[in-house]
Amino acid sequence: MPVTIRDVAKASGVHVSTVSRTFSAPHLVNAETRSRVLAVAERLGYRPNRAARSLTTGRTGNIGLIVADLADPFFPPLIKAAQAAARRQDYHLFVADTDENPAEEEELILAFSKQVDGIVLCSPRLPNKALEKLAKRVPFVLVNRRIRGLTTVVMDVAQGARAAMAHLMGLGHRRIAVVTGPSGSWTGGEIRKAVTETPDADTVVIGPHRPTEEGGSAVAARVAESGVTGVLAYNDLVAIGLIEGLAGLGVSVPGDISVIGFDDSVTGRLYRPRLTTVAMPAGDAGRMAVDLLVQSMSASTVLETHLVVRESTAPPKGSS
Amino acid sequence: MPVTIRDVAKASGVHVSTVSRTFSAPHLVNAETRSRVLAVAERLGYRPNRAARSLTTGRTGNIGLIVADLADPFFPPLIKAAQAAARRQDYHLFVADTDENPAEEEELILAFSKQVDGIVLCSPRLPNKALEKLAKRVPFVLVNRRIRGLTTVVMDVAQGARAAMAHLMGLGHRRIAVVTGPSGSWTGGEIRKAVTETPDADTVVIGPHRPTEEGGSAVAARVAESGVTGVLAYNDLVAIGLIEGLAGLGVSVPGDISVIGFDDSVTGRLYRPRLTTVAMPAGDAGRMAVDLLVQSMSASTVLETHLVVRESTAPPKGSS
DNA sequence: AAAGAGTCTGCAAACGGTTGCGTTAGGGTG
DNA sequence: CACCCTAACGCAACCGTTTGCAGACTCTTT
Repeated sequence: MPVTIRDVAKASGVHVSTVSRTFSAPHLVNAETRSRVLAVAERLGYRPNRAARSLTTGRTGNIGLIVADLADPFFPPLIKAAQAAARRQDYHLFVADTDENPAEEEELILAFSKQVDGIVLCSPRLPNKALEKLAKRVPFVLVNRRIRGLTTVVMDVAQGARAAMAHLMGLGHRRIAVVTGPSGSWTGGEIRKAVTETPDADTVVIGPHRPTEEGGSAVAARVAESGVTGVLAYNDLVAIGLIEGLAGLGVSVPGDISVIGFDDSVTGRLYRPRLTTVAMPAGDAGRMAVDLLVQSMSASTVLETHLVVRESTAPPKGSS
Repeated sequence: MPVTIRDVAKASGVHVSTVSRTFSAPHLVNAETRSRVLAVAERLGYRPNRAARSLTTGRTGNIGLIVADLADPFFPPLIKAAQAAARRQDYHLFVADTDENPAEEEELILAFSKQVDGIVLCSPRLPNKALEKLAKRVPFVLVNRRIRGLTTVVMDVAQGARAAMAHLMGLGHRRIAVVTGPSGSWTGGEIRKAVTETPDADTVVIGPHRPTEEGGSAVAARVAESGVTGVLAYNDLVAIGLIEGLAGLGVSVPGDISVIGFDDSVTGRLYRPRLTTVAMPAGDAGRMAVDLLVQSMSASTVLETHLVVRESTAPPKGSS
């Protein structure tokens, strides 16, 4: 019932190979024949069967995109930009969600490996070793993870974290906590390192936890007890959860404790108090990742981040 | 280089058809042979090539999911549930985003039609006619759109809207605006109808607009001038944008105007004032849609909605 | 002991394209 | 006019898997 290349060939009086070529190598077929074939194809509603095509070419025309959590507002802008970039080059984008689960992540990569030409792996949770092994089965580019020899695009969160620390220190804060996210996260490590290595700061590390609102509110008590006056949270969601949790304990932000998030996500942008946060170029990263993938360039690019000062930070209480 | 069914066959001393059967029809092959083949396949790292399989079977093992806007927080829970349901039945889910653009929607459906076994079409913007025609090329199930003869799963937004109206009327409001979303939206129509048909209410319709925060703030002035004391907004994002816009005009919510959203999205849940909103069973819808699709049952199911009263609604000013 | 039934496996033809190679026709060159 | 070259197209093998058919074998049954 579906119309194949053979139907088009018959209807336009040429061989199937000619029809094939009018689509995949137009310059090899006479202009007149080509337009005739195209007209017939159009009339019959012919669409090339990508499965069949990929069988011979080995290419699928698909790109996989794997994220840790679709519901994390950090990802949608990245996904949308990636999809736009993919479609611009006649690729389709398949999105999957690992639910922050490394095992699921590996399973998805394996499952994708035969149906995509490459994978954009965002914020992976698998260890480097595992990723290096998987990279042999299917080309991929990593977002926010740096591994020697693999194509990566990372955001300079360390610089963002340092800017955030400078902001807090500038306001007079000295005792500062960093609330980290999931244990496999590269960005989490970068942030933690940048914080704990800040000179003249008295820092404490809290975590790891799920990088969600619940994760943030779950550590509110520990943050309150730790005696810190400033906090860097793994992302906006954690920051918001933390602020909510602190509010429940009668601790106000930024009155008693200043809180800084990461991502500058829409959820954070609309929250009250307006979140001071480190903006991440998620859309750029998504676009660049698929561009790198289709050019199968091996490169390593790092994108700038910047601090957005809003209302969740203030000088510590009692400072003049 | 990639290991095929033939490699497995050779290495385990059986014919390719036997290998094929151990995967696609295990009961047809001797238990002993089967385990031997499986062991070899495991050792060689064999993974069936889905493209080749789909060429003969006609099935791809993929399901497409098309949404209007991935960045709308209404969708991620739906997508995640759909993906979980798909994987549970060994399907893969391909997500795409139309950017609220009907032409793009049609293009995506066509592009998907050969690489998926069916499509879950969420909140379509295309007119019924177009959808009926497209439904002949590829099976799909509609979410939040009702068309005779097509499989649909809709949320009872009309009932939710009536509950919201009852809530406002109960608080004493009589002049009430409905801020609608995009013109092709079925839910928008349902809400509008439910509002304008409420007895004893003096209603005004404002819209259509893009269903985003910007869309909501853009109509703030018109809402303020309209003299209403209560508003039903197309979704939480629009409600929030509206509240922000009103605040910019010195109009407070719920002090001066009560606002109700739809979706009960995470963004709305974290916003201040806590949004009174109509909760939508998005996850249930996603799960049911793919279940209906794989069973290719033709059915029409409607899911309940319910009103969540929080802080964005109050009695009108001056009422006792 | 022969026939029938049932299991398991091999054989080979598809599925819908792509592509290297061969053929044909026409044009340019000496 | 013989030669080579090129453009356009046909031919057929191949990509990796499924599946209807048939053969081989074992086990019952009569």
